[in-house]
Amino acid sequence: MTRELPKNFISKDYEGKLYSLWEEAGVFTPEVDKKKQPFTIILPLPNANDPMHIGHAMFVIQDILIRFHIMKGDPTLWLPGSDHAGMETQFVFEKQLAKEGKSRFDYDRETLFKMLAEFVEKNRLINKDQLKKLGFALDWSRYHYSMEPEIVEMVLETFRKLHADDLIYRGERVVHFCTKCGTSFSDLEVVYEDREDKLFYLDYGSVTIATTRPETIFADVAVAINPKNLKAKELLSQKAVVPLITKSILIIEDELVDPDFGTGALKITPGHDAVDFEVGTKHGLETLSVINRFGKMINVPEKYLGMKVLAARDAVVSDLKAGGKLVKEEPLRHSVGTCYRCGTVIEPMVFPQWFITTRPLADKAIETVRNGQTAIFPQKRFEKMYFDWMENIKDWNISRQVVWGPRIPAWYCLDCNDSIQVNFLNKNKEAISGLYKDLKDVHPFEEMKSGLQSLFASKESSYQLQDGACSHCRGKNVLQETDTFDTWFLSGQWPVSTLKSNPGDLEYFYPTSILDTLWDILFFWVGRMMMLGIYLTDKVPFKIVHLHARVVDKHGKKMSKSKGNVIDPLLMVNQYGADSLRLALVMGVGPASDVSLSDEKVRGMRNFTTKLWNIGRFIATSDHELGIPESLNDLTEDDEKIINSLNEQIKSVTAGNECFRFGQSSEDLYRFIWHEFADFYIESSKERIKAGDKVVFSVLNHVFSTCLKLLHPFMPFVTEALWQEMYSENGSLLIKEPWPSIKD
RNA sequence: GGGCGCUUAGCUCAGCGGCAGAGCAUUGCAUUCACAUUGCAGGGGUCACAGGUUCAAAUCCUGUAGCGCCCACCA
Repeated sequence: MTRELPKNFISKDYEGKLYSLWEEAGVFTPEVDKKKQPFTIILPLPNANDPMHIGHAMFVIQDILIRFHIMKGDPTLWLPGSDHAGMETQFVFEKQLAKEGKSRFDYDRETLFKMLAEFVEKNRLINKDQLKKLGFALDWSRYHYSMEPEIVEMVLETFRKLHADDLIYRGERVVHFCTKCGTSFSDLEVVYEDREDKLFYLDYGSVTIATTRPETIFADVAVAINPKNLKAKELLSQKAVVPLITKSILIIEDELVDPDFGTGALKITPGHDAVDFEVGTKHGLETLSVINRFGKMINVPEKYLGMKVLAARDAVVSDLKAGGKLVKEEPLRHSVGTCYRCGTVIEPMVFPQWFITTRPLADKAIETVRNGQTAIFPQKRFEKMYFDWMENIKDWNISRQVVWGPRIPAWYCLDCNDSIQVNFLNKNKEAISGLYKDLKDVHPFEEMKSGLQSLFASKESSYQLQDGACSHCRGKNVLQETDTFDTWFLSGQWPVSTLKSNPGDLEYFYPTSILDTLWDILFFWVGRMMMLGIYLTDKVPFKIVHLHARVVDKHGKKMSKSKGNVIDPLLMVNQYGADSLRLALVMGVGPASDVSLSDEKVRGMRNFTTKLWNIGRFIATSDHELGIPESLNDLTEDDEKIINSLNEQIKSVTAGNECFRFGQSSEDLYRFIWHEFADFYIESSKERIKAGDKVVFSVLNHVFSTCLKLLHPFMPFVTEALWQEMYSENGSLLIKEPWPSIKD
């Protein structure tokens, strides 16, 4: 059979069709064979509301591994999904609401939740098509969405299990709070930025203190000095006086105070600073709050009441100045915590949140990496990061004051806890806020429940883990916690919950083989999966963590919308084909170093695609009996040489794929195919073809068909297209061909 | 403050004990021939710097500088 191939490979004409061909043949859905060792990867689930960006294209590493293992004959599963991404999604949604002149406060939480669910539903499947465009061999029959009832139920079950094991508690601690987003965060979500601020020296009577936050002086409960500060020892018997309110406070000793900073005396404000809270707790001091969840002043002299923090700071400073209490001010460069999402300065505040006791979970997560049950790659660089984080981990605040996400399954009886603050929209859609005991005579319970926005329950509030009448007083006035789970609490269970939802999968495919992701979510996600995966199953969630490179622009700079240097993967796919983009992201890239991507680079890879196509075209048009030879005989020296070189490729590509050296193996293949096979062997074959040599065809077909197999994981479309044109028998697929081995 | 990484051709980067490499860019020539999305040939490098180990160092060790990243309770 001889075929006339078109001059170029028009990727758009083939990609969609080929993907359907694979899907219809079911090659992405593994056959469970208990005698074989499966190969499993869980896809890092993209956010459901996020269109694809270039980072997602790096999943190509996983696709290479997946296709390689499919061809090796392993039962191979790559499980896709999308994440509801609680905070992220709500942020995007609220921006949209703002455009319509609305805000989250205009709705009760149930309505808001429904709106969010609909919003996500519209976008959720977009990235499914996008992932297909890149050729990813995902098993769509096992696709999961993080807000599926079944998945959510497992997450709630985990919460109950942790609770039963005494690993969940409600703690009243300093939490990182964003007054704009209206929610607290875990330590990881705070982004520290260097800022230029002012350091104010204030006269506290017997002592002068230095602070950047004069507006919080109303919440001061002591002044602390370092015990080594001998000069200040005599102060201990005296009192300090908070200016403006002339409040007398204790002077105490604590080694957390840096004797060299400012005056060596630190004002202690447990309500609005984490260190101060620690000092306060140690010394049994009171915690006062002067800033509320909206970033406005409370519990302060009337003139400052209701002011925003920065306005209050200015007012307080000018009053201090007027009162002669401002000793001096100087500029200070220091780092300030900001909200990773909106950039607002994080307000440390004290109120109760749900925490996980992480120490026992982290200890196991450390142990399993130490004893090699999970290996981190590249080891040298990231294992240390992992251990450092796990060793210093603090309890994990898993509650978010965000609507979009699974609600924490705890219920409060309002009659048993009548000091709970209830925030709701009344019948007339007016916002009502107050303590239950003060409101219950005016507003019926049903009104509160149906218009509910949020609850603030004190640390002492009693709760139960199921809905229904109060187990204590049998009362029916029971409301569920309005906080939702940190998204990472849910995605931290993803390997377990997704596999568990298909009978038999957890037993067979877990622990998964490899988890591949960018290093930026090593702690957010990988660390949490390790802790929760081990907790739930007693087994590690994956045997290898592979951290891949970040995509940067052609000058090595991080891509960002504001810099205008982002590359849209789908545009690249349209213009040059998915294979070209894939190869550009992989070829010549060292392990976990940045990938510098540019239009030129993708175009270069497109040229290689064309080259490959034309090699096929040359062979197909020259050889009238196209086919893969069963054996190779009567070989010339050149034939032997190219076959030996091919065998080297088989060895090195196979080895390279096993140990994640894709940059090397793809580069070797590129060089071999273009500069050895095409430039040298094919050129010299032309004479032999003219002379009627048949042996040369057997070698051409042998080498080329083997190259297609070796190249398939990297460039699935063009290789499958060529296979279909040239070697497929009765529609057989390249991806179902066995991986090449060396025949002697 | 602690830790990590990087520095190799004009650009982006591989290589990580044994003659300094690739892609892009660049220079010259060729080409109705599978492919101009091509071929052949060429120019271009004290492998950041300073020491050390070694028969042999871009590669291993120590230090210095510049850049980048991560962690941390800099009020």
